[in-house]
Amino acid sequence: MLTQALIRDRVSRFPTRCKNAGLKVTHQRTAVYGMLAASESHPSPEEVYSQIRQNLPTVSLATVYKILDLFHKYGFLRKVSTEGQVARYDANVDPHHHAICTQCGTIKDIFQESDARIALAQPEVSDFTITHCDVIYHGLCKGCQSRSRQKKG
Amino acid sequence: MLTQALIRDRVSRFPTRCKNAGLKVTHQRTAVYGMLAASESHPSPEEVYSQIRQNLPTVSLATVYKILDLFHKYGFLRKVSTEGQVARYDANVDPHHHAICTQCGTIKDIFQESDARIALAQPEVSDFTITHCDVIYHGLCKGCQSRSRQKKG
DNA sequence: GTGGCTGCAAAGCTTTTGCATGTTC
DNA sequence: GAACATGCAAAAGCTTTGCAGCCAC
Repeated sequence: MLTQALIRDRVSRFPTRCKNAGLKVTHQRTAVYGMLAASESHPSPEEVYSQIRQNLPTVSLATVYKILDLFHKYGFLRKVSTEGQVARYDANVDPHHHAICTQCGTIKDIFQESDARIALAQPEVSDFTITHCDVIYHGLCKGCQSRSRQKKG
Repeated sequence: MLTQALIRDRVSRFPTRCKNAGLKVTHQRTAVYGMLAASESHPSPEEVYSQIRQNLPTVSLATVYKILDLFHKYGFLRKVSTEGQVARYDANVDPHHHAICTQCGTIKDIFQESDARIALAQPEVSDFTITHCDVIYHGLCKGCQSRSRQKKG
């Protein structure tokens, strides 16, 4: 669960992490990271952009793209694997899985110890050196379930 | 492993599957399915297009997109979840996982019984009705490993 | 002060759409 | 022959790029 304390913790570490990586701490970067650190909805670049624009009206979408890409490269963010939808980012880089709604695209974090242990173990894959693993469950979220029930009934 | 017998089997079932689904059996559809059924490389739409164009020079890329989307909807094909690269398709819809090379994008099928059993089981996810699950391993393929070793050494 | 970062505008790719024409059943 | 599929061209995303000016350090 995402608590206020956890958000504060992530955000407070951000400047140091940037410095350690040799990255400058700009308003735009702080805003992007802060927005994602406080979010559980796995926002798209467009969503990050329109959110941070409220406090930083001159920011550009291209910059948001550049920042997201950079943070992903440096491991500050995780990119959720989807079947071809727009990019979605997650500031929670601790091992966990995702459930994606086939209908509305909602992404929910899944923390399941039994699954995690196996899926995050590095399997014996011939000819491949595994660095990390994504587990993505596809299905219908509660909202879309009740919506489709209404249509039928 | 993809044997000639398995390819023949898939291709021979194709017309019946179309009819059962109420889909017309056209040259374009047969070519797209045949190409994917005989492939282990998880081709992109563009790759399917340029391949089948050799025997069907008038086919259009838009048609390939429409066919791939249709086949995916009807469950003839699986779409591989990627972190935002181009779409990749797989005619093997039996349960299995994928390993994707971070550097060159090569996708390899993974058949691991212990993993499969767990990842394909439907977990207890509150507020979600799970229909299927993707497990994607990320890492370096053999080729890219030796290439990066050469650079260093 | 300098190197790195941002904003802008433009381009690049992938994918989708609308419609007239052609094909399957 | 009717319904459905295709091909074309155009548009619609999403994402990247190049470069002049700006800002963090």
